[in-house]
Amino acid sequence: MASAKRKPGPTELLVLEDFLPYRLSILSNRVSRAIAARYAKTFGLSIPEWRIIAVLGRRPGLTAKEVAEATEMDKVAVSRAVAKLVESKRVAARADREDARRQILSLTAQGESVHARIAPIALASEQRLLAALDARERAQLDALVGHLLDAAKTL
Amino acid sequence: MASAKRKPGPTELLVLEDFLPYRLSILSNRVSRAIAARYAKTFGLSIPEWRIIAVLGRRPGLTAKEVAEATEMDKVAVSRAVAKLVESKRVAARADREDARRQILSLTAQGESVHARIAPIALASEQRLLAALDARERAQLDALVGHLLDAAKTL
DNA sequence: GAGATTTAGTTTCATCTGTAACCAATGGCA
DNA sequence: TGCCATTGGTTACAGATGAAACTAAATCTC
Repeated sequence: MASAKRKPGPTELLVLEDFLPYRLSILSNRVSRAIAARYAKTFGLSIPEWRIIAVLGRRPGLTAKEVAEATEMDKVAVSRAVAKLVESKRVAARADREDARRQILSLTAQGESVHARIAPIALASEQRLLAALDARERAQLDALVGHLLDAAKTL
Repeated sequence: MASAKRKPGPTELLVLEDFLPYRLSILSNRVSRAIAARYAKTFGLSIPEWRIIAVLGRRPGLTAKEVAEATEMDKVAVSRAVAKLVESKRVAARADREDARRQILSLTAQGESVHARIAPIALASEQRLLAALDARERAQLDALVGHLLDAAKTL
């Protein structure tokens, strides 16, 4: 459907539905919203909180700053989300011995439990989306998104 | 870099950096922010306003509701952005004769001018991003994103 | 080792966004 | 025709988000 009415020349006309940044935005929104809806209701987690749980689940002991880097969120967002997660007893923050400014973050038992239950849900959603593609297309997608992520870094 | 340490099995481990919804979100954000920065400074436009200008530039005479559909924004967002655009004299809204609830929207001369200057900028940004891909990859990307957009519709 | 600089994280404030309630006009339909 | 349901659009309120200012700890420099 998107193929028949593609752009005429290389850079001529701006057609919103064909404009890659727009399409990526719509795609990302649809996907994020669908997944977020599932764990928001079940666990009361926001996307930032979810990301932090995902990252700490695999890499406990990160500082807030490292979490910010790993999740590509800014430190304000991390600070707020961590505050909520500590509040809800899903993340434990203990001061770093060597640098009192730093917080060493890790999941509590409750946090681990959430992580253990949420990861399969997330992966299943991803699989549902990827079900639209065959193995070769998935590999292509992976590579293309990787390239674009690199390229977009220095836009 | 993303290829060497890919997922081990089909659905085993949740690794944020490899998780498609996450990657799409980061990609979309990087791209949108880069482009938005350019026209936000030059024209003082938000993303919703920009989208509306893009759509009305090609298809004048749409109603607010049709604009909402065309841009995939909700009607509240459209209402607000249109209000600003009317305020800044870039969009003209006249009541529909046949249905007094409807607004017929179109660009003013000023709006046209903004559109004419912004479209090339947007397309150039898109091209800069796509410069990372060759022709075959672009075609693949186009098709893949199309598939995913469809699939994501019913997530 | 005192003062300037940088760094980790928080708070503040202003703006944006999303949901729900709302208002007014239209379209049944009895 | 008069009432109800629907539709186009706006308003109101609450929560999310981002930039910049701020605090406190560490580091650097002389």
